[in-house]
Amino acid sequence: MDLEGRKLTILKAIIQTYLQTGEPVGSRTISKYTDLNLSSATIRNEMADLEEMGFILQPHTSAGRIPSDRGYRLYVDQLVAEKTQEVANMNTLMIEKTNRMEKVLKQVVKLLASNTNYTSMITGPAFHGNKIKFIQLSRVSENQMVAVVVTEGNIIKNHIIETQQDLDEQQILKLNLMLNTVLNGLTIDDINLGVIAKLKEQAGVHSDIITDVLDAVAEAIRTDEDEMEIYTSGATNIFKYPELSDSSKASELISTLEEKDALAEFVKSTMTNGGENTGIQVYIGNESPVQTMRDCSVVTATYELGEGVQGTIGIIGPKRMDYEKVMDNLKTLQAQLDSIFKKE
Amino acid sequence: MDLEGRKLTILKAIIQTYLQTGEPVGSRTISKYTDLNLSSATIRNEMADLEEMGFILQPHTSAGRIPSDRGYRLYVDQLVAEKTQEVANMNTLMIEKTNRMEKVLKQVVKLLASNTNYTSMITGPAFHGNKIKFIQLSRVSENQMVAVVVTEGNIIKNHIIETQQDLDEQQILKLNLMLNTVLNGLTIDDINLGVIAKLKEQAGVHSDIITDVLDAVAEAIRTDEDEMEIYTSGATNIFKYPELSDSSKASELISTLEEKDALAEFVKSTMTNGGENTGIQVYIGNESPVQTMRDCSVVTATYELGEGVQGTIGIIGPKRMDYEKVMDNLKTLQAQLDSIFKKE
DNA sequence: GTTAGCACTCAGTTCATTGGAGTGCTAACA
DNA sequence: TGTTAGCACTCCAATGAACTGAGTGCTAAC
Repeated sequence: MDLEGRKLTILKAIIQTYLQTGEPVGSRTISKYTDLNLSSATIRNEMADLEEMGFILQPHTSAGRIPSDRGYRLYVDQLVAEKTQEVANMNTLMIEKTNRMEKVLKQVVKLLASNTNYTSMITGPAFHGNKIKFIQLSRVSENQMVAVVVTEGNIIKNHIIETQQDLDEQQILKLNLMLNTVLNGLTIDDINLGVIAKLKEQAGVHSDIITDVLDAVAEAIRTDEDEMEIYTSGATNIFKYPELSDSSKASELISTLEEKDALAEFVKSTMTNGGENTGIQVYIGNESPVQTMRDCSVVTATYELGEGVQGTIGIIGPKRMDYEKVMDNLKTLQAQLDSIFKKE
Repeated sequence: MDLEGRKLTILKAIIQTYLQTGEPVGSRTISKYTDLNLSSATIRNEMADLEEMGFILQPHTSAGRIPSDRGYRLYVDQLVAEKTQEVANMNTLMIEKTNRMEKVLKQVVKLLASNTNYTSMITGPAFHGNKIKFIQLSRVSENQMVAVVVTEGNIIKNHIIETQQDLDEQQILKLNLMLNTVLNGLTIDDINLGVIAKLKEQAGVHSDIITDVLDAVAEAIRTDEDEMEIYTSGATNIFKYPELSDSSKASELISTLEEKDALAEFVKSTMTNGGENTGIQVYIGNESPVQTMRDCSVVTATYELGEGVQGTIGIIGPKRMDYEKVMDNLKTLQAQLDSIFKKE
């Protein structure tokens, strides 16, 4: 479904104008705006065609045209095609370095929101088949131990275990040694019944504690939607766009952002959607898997932190968002995050 | 500034009616609603008095009266006085037990929001002069160590330390032993220069690592507003109250909830405000330390987790919130949280 | 194929009108 | 002296008519 040159130019002009104003675009505007030197009447004819083809639509008779989801889609695809692999040459964003991952994420998401004037979100890196690098049990008090699990990418999780039996230092040391030898380098998927049996056998008298420990490990390592850390920022930016800010829509959207499980679902589905070439994905209106976002567009990018460890950054805005700017922003950020995390 | 009986009755009637309707209350309504058997004219006279005293006000001439901040304050104080220490006999809320503190908090805050139809918030327990119970350094990779700090109340924090020197297992063991002996039972305030000097002396060759470790400990233990975990829920409930839901106010409020630092400030100030008898505090309109909440009321309660370890639960709603219900809710929850956490 | 012209449509704004809720004040009443 | 009825007045909110202006579709001419 390709368009001949002139129609495409007009469609682009309509979309670009609409992106800026948010108001339906009339034929006269286009007639003046483009350098096609066509009268408004001609434009009207073309517009009628474009409407028939489903790229634009009229909110009501005697109003201008606005892009349809399909129109946006064409526009975005065109955009991507044009700027193939162009190096994002934006001024680099100032990200203060800190060793707390959480802080970096919060900072980034805030920055992105204020930079784009849209709502932004970011997920912490998920342990997509991440390997255990270090594991340690320590006795904290009489019947409590803490299990610390460090995985590739230096993600630390800990978990308290209530113990029935009292272990002495010597036994704990032995247990630790064993756990590390057996579990080191394994992913959660690698821990199967065989491994468990082996561990229990080696643990001997303390085999019941192994169950607890493995539970803790699983708990710590699990990639679960409700476990996924998601930060959002600039939720209130949606009030800047009238088409989203009437109170029922705004309320719905903000709930979605606050609850986070819908976002988690979204992120999960983008992951499985496969990362194409650049890893930047655009969901326009109904293309989004989350119903409450049907009036929005969502642009996501994936950043990497190591093999298989990746997180998602996303922008949520009105369908008439400045896709070009947003994609550039994400590309830059993607690069920066990659470098920041990989350096550490 | 006490009120004679009849004026008080009328004021209460005005407030109660306004709490329900949100509309200015007229004299006729009161005349019918109360069992005082007074005509609307009489009520009008009394209302004029009440207005002069500053308990109620008129949005404009020829409108009914609405309570002023001062009116609410009187009402709330009265409420508190009446129900002295009445055992909250609400049906206990269903809190599913889980060993993850974070999950409990999220669940509680969600529950509270849906139960009250207001916005709710909760902070994780803060380490108010909390004692170190256990500390451990472990080598994770060649030049990285992880410091795990457990404090009273079983709050675990960890921190990665980049090391220059490479320590062997033996040295780490020694270091750990020393750290635990010296630091165990101390609060962050107790760690003064003397303690530090002592540690460094004992550490000998590895004295430079002590600085890093202490930084990590400080980082881990610090009670800091931007470090404070705050969960909110039901932000969109504000759309249920017209007086808060016009888009500029709503936007401001939601930003405040999203950013969380203002909330943190709030919580901090409630902490210092002293915990009175029940630990429940009410901030009406301008009484709130946070400017963006001047159109709201905030009710907070403190729950305890151990000596000095406490968190805050709060409800944010319109000034005409159902104070009685909210306070009851908080009281119940407070009791439940106390028992849940103390049992574990 | 392009353009000028014209009749038509429709959302949004302005403006005056109206209704109703509520007040303040005064005069009468117990 | 406190209470009440009555009345004139005020002001908001809703209603609806009239108007404006942007934009269209269609037709006929270029």
